[in-house]
Amino acid sequence: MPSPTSVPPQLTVGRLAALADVSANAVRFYEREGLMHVPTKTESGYRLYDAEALQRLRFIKQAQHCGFTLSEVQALLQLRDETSSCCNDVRSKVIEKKLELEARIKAMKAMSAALDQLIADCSNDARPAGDCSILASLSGSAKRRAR
Amino acid sequence: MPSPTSVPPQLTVGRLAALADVSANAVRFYEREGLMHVPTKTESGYRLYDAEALQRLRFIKQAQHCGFTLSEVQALLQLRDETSSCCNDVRSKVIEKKLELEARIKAMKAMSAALDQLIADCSNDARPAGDCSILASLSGSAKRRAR
DNA sequence: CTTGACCTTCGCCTTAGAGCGAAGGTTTAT
DNA sequence: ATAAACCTTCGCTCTAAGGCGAAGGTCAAG
Repeated sequence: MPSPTSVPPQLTVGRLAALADVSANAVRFYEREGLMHVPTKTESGYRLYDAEALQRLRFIKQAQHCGFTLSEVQALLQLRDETSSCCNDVRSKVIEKKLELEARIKAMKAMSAALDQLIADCSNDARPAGDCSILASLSGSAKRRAR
Repeated sequence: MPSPTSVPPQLTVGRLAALADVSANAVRFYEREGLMHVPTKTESGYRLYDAEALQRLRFIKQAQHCGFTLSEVQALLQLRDETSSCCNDVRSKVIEKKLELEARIKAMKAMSAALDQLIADCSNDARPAGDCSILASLSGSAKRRAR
């Protein structure tokens, strides 16, 4: 057996997790959910990971940050694992997710605009809340005061 | 007792709900959660609502559409109920919510931009997924190809 | 007077998303 | 030798906003 001076790239779950800044629990969870492969294990059952696994784990985190849910990430990983899939498959998933994000942004902008309207309607004063135009506007058949 | 020709503004929960386009279940739920007042009831226990309640119910819906959660709506309603609160109290809650929305929009835009980058990096081709630059970029230490 | 539409309360289920924590038992490291 | 890290499984949590269904009472119309 060769014994290189560099540490063997054999990571236990805790170390792996630390390197990717997630919890060991999370790693096991990803395994249960089919996102991480079942790693080789020692005789005593300890998980042993290699650099590939670290890459994969980082992939998961990055994709999450891009707005993918875990099950979507799983789909992406599957594409990566299957030799039958091509870059276009990935690309279309990314585009789809982007469209989804855009839609949500749009909806939130609409809300934001509605709030703007409320704020604008309401002079910054100390009227009792019972006479607040914001509350009035929110009460359905908006008797829109001022314009 | 006066008996006007117009129907009494006494609504059962189902009717009230229908007028605001929510379910009767939801109305009872709002009551449990303290958003709707406990209404007067008939001897047999039926809830009876007046026009005020309808306003309140519509208020809840509107506020939800503006991005307020039910517990935030509750806070708004409390302001409305308390004589001690003034329009400014309401205004600041609305502004706070708007800031929160803005922050979320910003975060989502960042995600969206990240996705744009991925899409741009990936030429629309049929390379095997194993060689996809999107997947590569997502794998942490992004070896960014092309630029 | 019966039938069907409503109403009551109670309490568990759902959907989605992401893990966390505890119990009870090894292994490895110091 | 002892503590830290690890293993397993199982179930629990949390948010949000109700939905659903059971078991039973009530009301209005034909």
